[in-house]
Amino acid sequence: MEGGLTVPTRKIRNAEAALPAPIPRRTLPTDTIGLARFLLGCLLVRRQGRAVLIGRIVETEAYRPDDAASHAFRGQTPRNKAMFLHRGHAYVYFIYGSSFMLNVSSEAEGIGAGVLIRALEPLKGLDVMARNRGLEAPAPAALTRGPGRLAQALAIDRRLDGADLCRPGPLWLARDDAPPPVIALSPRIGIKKNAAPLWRFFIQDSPFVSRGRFFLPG
DNA sequence: AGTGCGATTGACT
DNA sequence: GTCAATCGCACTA
Repeated sequence: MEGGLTVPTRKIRNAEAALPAPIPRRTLPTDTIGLARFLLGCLLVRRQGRAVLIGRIVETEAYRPDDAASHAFRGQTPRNKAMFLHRGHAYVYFIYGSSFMLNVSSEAEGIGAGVLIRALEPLKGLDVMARNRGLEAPAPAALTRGPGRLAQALAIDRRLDGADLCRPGPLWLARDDAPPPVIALSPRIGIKKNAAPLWRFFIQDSPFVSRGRFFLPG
């Protein structure tokens, strides 16, 4: 890994060294709303075999403790147990008989809460993403717009449920060196219980968000 | 053991 | 804009 300069005859061709570093867990906000906002603009790095797929998070939703819309609302079950892990772990579930959803667990160990990743700006490995989605020559936004689509593009399924997103592995979070995004708010999408709070967060001007850019700055 | 229902998507009017 | 597909899971009994 280090010391490459002391071996001038060997080129650094280890792709691993060029990958964005995981975000240390201690630097993640400890509250769910804070994490949902913090994750906007961060990178999601997926290793699929030899391929590396990277997307920039442009849309999130917060599912707080004691939130009637949260899967954790009625306590821990086999399905939602990853929501109760320490912040920065993957909670992946299957819904509507067709789609996987990726969440980042939030809060302290034993507290059930998480942040749903709803859309990415695809940055790297778009060809593999297209293949994963079964599309020929898609517009980039078609790859990762919507929680089910982005999970399919990144080949995310229940095998990644519980994965630590703060360590190198099949999937992790990284920071992006870009100016802080302008964040907008709206109600969360597709829920009936506790639908009023503005707990969906998205990058104001991103064309990669899953739904219209209505609603308040914040 | 049976039932109801989704943190969606893709097809269609 | 509307709507059906589809199935794992939580809940009731």
